[in-house]
Amino acid sequence: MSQREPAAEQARLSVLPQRASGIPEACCTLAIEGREQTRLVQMFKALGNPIRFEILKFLLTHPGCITGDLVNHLPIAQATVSQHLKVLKQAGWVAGTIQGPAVAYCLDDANVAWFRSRVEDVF
Amino acid sequence: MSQREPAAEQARLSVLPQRASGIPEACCTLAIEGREQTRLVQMFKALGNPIRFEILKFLLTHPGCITGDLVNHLPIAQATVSQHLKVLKQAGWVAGTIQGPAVAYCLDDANVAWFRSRVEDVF
DNA sequence: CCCATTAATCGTATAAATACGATCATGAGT
DNA sequence: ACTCATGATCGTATTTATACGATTAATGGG
Repeated sequence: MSQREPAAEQARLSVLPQRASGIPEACCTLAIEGREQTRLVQMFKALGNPIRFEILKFLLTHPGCITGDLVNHLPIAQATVSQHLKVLKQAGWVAGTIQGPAVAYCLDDANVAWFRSRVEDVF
Repeated sequence: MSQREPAAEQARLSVLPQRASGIPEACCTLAIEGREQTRLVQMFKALGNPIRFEILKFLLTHPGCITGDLVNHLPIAQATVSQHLKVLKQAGWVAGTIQGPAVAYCLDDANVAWFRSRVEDVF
């Protein structure tokens, strides 16, 4: 074992007496699996991008803003913003509301609450 | 607006009277920005992968298990598991402890708690 | 009925993530 | 010292994500 930790990460490792062989027993069960787990992972993935996190932040402080407001606020093209909004919608973070020729976006409160409760349960 | 919503997502949209022009006022401030935000996004991204989520789940129920236990539990090669563990370590989700020639992994409780509190603050 | 505004989608280029086999370094036991 | 067990890293192939310009479609106003 040598390339195991390249200096920067070495700090996180400490040496302990060797444990007995065998996988440690399961100490608990987890309240998530299957489709719920897939959905949770999808929500994590959607927010695991700086632009999309910024979109969510903006929607949090400016609920009901339209796509164009986000395009003005962000350093990327309209097509890309639209694509990110699609990812956030599919993950359940946001919902759009047609307002004339525009679309106003808000957080999807029910799903946000679900995410929070899952995080509290699991971790 | 027409390709805007391809049938499956149409359900999430409802029609409301058009709002007054202008960006909605900021309704609140957010308790995250800069490096903290980057770190939070990194944690989201790390868990936004089904294999890594499964690793975290396994560590939650089998704290102190070694890499080989995870390799046995997962349907992917050892090199790939090692790579995923590196991502989880860099994001702060897990920490490794050298035990002889092996490395025992556990959740990084402090960072997990930080993540929880950030989720509670922000959303 | 045209025209401007708005935003979703298409096609495509580039970057990043994911996976694997092979190799290498370390620790432990012989 | 030699060998085995362990797991991190390397090189690389493939897939997926990200970004953009261009196009398309729909609404609302003149």
